[in-house]
Amino acid sequence: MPRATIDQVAKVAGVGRSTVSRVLNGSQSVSRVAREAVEQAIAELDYVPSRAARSLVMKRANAVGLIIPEELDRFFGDPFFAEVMTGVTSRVLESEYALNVMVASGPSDGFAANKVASFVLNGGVDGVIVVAHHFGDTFIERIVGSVPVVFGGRPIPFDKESETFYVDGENEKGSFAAAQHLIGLGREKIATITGPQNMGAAQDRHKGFSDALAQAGLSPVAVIEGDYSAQRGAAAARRLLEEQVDFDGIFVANDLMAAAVVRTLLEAGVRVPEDVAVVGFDDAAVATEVTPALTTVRQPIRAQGELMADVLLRALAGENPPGVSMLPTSLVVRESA
Amino acid sequence: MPRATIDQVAKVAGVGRSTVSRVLNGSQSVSRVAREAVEQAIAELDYVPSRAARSLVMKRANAVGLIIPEELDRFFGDPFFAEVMTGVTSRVLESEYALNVMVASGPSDGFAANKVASFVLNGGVDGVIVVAHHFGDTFIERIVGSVPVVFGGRPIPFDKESETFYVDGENEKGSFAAAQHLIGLGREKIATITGPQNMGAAQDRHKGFSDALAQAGLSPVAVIEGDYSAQRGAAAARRLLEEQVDFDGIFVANDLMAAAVVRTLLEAGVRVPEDVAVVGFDDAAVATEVTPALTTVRQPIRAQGELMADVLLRALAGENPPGVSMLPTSLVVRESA
DNA sequence: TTGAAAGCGCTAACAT
DNA sequence: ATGTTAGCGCTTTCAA
Repeated sequence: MPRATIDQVAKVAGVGRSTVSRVLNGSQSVSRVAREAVEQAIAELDYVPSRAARSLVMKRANAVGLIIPEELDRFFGDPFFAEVMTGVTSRVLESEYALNVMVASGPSDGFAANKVASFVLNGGVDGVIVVAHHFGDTFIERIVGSVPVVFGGRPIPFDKESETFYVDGENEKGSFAAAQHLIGLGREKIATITGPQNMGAAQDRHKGFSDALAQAGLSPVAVIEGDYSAQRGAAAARRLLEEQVDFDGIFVANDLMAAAVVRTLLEAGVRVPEDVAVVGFDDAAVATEVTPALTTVRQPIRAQGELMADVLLRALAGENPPGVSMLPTSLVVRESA
Repeated sequence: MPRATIDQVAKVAGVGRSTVSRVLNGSQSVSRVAREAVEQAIAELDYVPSRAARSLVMKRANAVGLIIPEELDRFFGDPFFAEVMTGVTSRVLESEYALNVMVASGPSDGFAANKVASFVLNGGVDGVIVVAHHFGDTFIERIVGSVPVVFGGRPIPFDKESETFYVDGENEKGSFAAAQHLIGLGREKIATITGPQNMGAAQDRHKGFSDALAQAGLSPVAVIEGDYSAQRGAAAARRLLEEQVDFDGIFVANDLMAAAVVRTLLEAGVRVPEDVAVVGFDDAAVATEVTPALTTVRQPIRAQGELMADVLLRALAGENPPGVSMLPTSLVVRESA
């Protein structure tokens, strides 16, 4: 806690309170002597201006929020989010803003969600980044309009006019390419494990996949909805096996699940890629850690995090960043397909 | 941003300003009628009290900080930290406090470190958790004494009397047991890859290992300092191989490195555990993902994060939590040793 | 260039 | 039980 106040500094420096304030804020209208006296007094007193007081009068918090509308395990257990956080953090770190992490697990009208919403509404942050938006996360609507919001991945559309942005990978293109690759391999009995269909990006990935199949006159032999977790990935693969679905190719909406699918398949004696070709999405670290290494759709995840932060920071600076930013994806062919 | 002020609420409710404040703060000394009038007015005006104003007068931020004195990649790339964050976040989430994540990468007098220090000093947070403290992180000293500080892992000792705490796993005991296991297996040519020796916990792990060997009349055939990253783990293993060190057992200070060691060994045609028995530390997810599965020292990492948060929250509540909390470790025997 | 004065929106005595 | 008053530490007109 700051001991000294601005008035004490003023007294020690032998100047008025506003002169100290001017020095603090780098005003040009301060004489050299005054400035130096103030700087000396500041050093002498170990003075640090009060954040709260400044926020009160400036009407800004100098902080941005990172909203995580997800269960904790899911979030921190997923390398995708780790990458996003790395990107976001690295950018915010360099800025003058502080970063508030706000977890909104549980129901949209639950304790956590309410805490997040009122934190934003009470001026705790000047803008927010939402990293995983599910349709039905209605608490988000309460904050949209009060501060700029940047989404990671396509969000639900909002009624109220508001400063919202989103940055996303080219999910549709990427999964289209993934499916085409499978088809190009001669696979015709293709299954898929999707991401949570209450998320925009997951829908897009599924659409790209479906379109590619349709274009080839194919339709999926099985569609199972996953939740991006390894656990559900393995479960889905087991189900396919148990139900004796006849498939020779599978597109899995993220690598975490895809790796789990590969392991499950191998354990069941199914050869990858000979019997079943597997394509993932993300090009996460796990893609090369699993054997056979995953063929997958690469996405610049960390860059996506950086871009989200950039967009928000620019919006806060009064610039007009693009409402939508798309980052390219590319197919990486390895061993699994 | 809050539109309405407390005075407007007071006017609409037909009461004085302090009555509104009382309702806000749950005072008992408010009549039913007054309370209801105020609540109605609040709802009507969508009133949310200003965080900044409250902080200013209360002299507290209602926020705690999570300080990460580490490079970003290292931090978010390490599942250990992901677990710690999960634990910390889950507890803070349930509290009335907000969570500020503060990354202090780079030099101790660099931009990031200074930003963190002044954020704490200017009243941005009421207390902090430091998740990876290296000797030489001098910026920490600037904040110790101004707010309660909880360290994850044994910190450097501080001169100034201050409210500092730490919670740690029983590193020494754990690695002692690990080494004993290797010895019990009949291995006598034992090497080790340590953690960064500028961190207390890493020192402790090394000490436990050394003590066990000494007690058995053994001394390590090689000691290589690592940094807990998979990359350095693999590099260390390669070095052992290149230098043709003759070893039949190795204790690696964390699982991320241990898994990399196993992979490197296998690639070089060294059988695990037949030729070399490998023991790791942490019991991270990777311990069971690698083949052969790692024998390792289990540590309740997430619980450690929760405990750190609990200690800080209790300190902030004016309770007197223990200065040192140790969490138990246990040896988990799997396939690698 | 500089200081004096007026708040920012809230809590906390102090009165009543 | 409730209103009045005085600040919390700062930025910002406004004069000088």
